[in-house]
Amino acid sequence: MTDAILILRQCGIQPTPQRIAVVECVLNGNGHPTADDVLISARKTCPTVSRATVYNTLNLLVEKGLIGMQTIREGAVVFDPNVEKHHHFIDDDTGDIYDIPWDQLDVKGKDKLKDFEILEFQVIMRGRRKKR
Amino acid sequence: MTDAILILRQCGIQPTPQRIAVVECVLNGNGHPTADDVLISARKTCPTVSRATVYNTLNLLVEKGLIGMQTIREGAVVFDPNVEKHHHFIDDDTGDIYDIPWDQLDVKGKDKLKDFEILEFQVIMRGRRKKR
DNA sequence: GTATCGATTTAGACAATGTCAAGATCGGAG
DNA sequence: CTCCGATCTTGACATTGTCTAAATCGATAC
Repeated sequence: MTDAILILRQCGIQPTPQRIAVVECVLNGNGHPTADDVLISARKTCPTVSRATVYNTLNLLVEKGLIGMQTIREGAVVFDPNVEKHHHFIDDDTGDIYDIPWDQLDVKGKDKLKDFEILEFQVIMRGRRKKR
Repeated sequence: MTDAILILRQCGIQPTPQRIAVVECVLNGNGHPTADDVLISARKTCPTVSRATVYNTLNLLVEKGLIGMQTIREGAVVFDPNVEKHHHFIDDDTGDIYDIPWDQLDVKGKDKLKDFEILEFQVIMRGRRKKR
């Protein structure tokens, strides 16, 4: 269980019940929720929270570097509690998104791209998760 | 100038003025248009074309493998006349999307991902295009 | 206790993206 | 010409995301 209040304070954000609910949903939830996923699950602990507050809070958290934001799914941005560099695998059947540790893959040849200043990059893979 | 009629026939799609306009906009246009970009530019040659037809046609073309579809920009899917495997670079300042040839980059380590069956992958880079 | 002030939240309006259904339209076969 | 199937258009609808005005909350001052 993460201490949402502490985390918010460390980022210079006033903790409120609504913001605490949002932080807990993203950080303790599993996976890569959309804003709407967060809204629904935040309402379980804070039933009156509004859509605008969820969006505002998520954007605030992204701005402060507390969570990531990925545009890898059709229709809606997803938020990512993992702020370390990592790659992504998307299961085409289920839509589930999995993190792939950064050091599992090595991308060679970026230095050949003379015309581009690469500030960040990631590998995005699609396919099926094997059932073990 | 691509022969849109021929291309459509080869895919088993009835050529119509609307579909021809859509195909020409995507294939002859530069870059990675959104559906709305295509709608606007298709209306220059076929002023009555409707939004639904543009969406239907684009989805049809994707289904037939004539164009690609990428979810790399926030807010809207982009379509891609380049159906060869390739990577993408996104200019954070302008939002422009550039194709990076497949053989410029080499991704090592995919075979280590035992739990995933990778059907396709690409490297997505963000940053700034250098002015020469 | 109460008034006040700033920050936060809410509700609803709004724009954009994308899908869908119903009716209109088009083109070819008989 | 008529009919029929395919295609197109229009408008409704759901969803995502942003914005604004009004309500609410909390802390401080009196």
